[in-house]
Amino acid sequence: MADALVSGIKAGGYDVSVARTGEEGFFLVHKLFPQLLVLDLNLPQRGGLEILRQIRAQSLDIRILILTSNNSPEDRVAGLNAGADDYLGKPFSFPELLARIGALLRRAQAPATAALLRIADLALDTESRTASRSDVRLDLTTREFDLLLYLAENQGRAVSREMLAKDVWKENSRFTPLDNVIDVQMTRLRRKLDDPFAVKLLQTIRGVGFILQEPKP
Amino acid sequence: MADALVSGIKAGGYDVSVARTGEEGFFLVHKLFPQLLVLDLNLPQRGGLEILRQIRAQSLDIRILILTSNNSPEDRVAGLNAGADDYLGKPFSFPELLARIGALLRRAQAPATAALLRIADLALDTESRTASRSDVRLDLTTREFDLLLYLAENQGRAVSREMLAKDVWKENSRFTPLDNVIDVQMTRLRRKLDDPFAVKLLQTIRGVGFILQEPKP
DNA sequence: CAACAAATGTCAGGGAGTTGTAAGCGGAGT
DNA sequence: ACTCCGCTTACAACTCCCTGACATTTGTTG
Repeated sequence: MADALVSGIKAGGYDVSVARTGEEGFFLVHKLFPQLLVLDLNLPQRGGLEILRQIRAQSLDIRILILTSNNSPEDRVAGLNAGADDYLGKPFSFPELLARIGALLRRAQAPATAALLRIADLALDTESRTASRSDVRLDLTTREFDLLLYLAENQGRAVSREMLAKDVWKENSRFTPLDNVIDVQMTRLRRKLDDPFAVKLLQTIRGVGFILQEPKP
Repeated sequence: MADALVSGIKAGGYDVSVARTGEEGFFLVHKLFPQLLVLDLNLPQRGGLEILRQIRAQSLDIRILILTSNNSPEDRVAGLNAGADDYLGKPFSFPELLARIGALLRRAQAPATAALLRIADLALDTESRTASRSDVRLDLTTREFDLLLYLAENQGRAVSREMLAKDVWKENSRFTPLDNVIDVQMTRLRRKLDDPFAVKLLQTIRGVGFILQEPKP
């Protein structure tokens, strides 16, 4: 039974270790700090529920899915209330097990609340200062990111060179005018932002400035 | 049916709002930002699965529990893979629904004092002040651990040198600037944290600072 | 208390990547 | 057709970051 489980879960693309007794499981948990634990309640030596409670008492950040033949509604409620994240009774379908494992792990690495700006398939994360289009990461420099961020904050509105000079470059007086610098940076930004993609988000408004928006035909 | 659900969940000590169509539900979600959404798939106007996908596409941090009469294993897998956190088929027992809701919400609010922080294969134990990657223990000095801990607490966020100076070094005025000290410590930390491993967790953001995160392709 | 080891801080050089400058080109509008 | 305005490329200067070596501090042991 355990072997079938292991090979099945491995086939799902995960790293798996097995413990055949409660004692061993408890030891392994502390050694490996797994992200998720699939727990059978009928374990020798130490009851599954006891293991569950101990892990929770130590406030270890481990997802726990109970997979067992104790499948009465009362058992389920007891398991979940003891701290399990999910409860699946035997007999079960393997795809469902994998889907539930996936759902639990999906949550595991959601870094709090990311501050996201979106325009069409463009996503800007101001926390990690990363930008991506269609889940393809754009490798932007500091200036390019600041520039894009400013345009995104003003999406749908035309942005003049004066605004950019003041709010992005933050220099109010210079020997040489900033206009060319801005143009050059726009070119560089376009090369990374729009050139590799079909829909162009960054448009020029002649005599006025630039605008970032989803083009509407 | 909906009324029975609402009063039952309210009895569990939660605040509840109902939407009777997909359209209305979508509107309410954006207005109220609930912690959890109990979703029926057979909704008029807009399919439940479509709502689910849209919420996920916007990466809103909302737990979703599907509660429906479409209860074949295939339906379950489809729902979970579309982004649901749990799936409960009708008929169901009310205590189980409450237990599952409880399990989902339990996770929502407990990031504060986690004794264990994890990023990819990196594990930080704040109790014993030990760090390990892939089960290999890292031998860190006090400052290196404090530094790594701070970065881990801010994982996915860019951390500036000013923040580090204030929160890790805790010196607000010095004869020499801390920047170089920080750089040197970063080098030393990298040597132990990233150099021996293939995936690099600690990245520099030029002109901004540093960030600890699992690298995305 | 001296001697040592480990950890942390200081300094300076080098290199990669980013940004600013200038000049030529091309296309839109008049 | 002429004139601007914006786009592009190439180059130069600079900023920022990394790193090795040395100095200082801290803590440990005989």
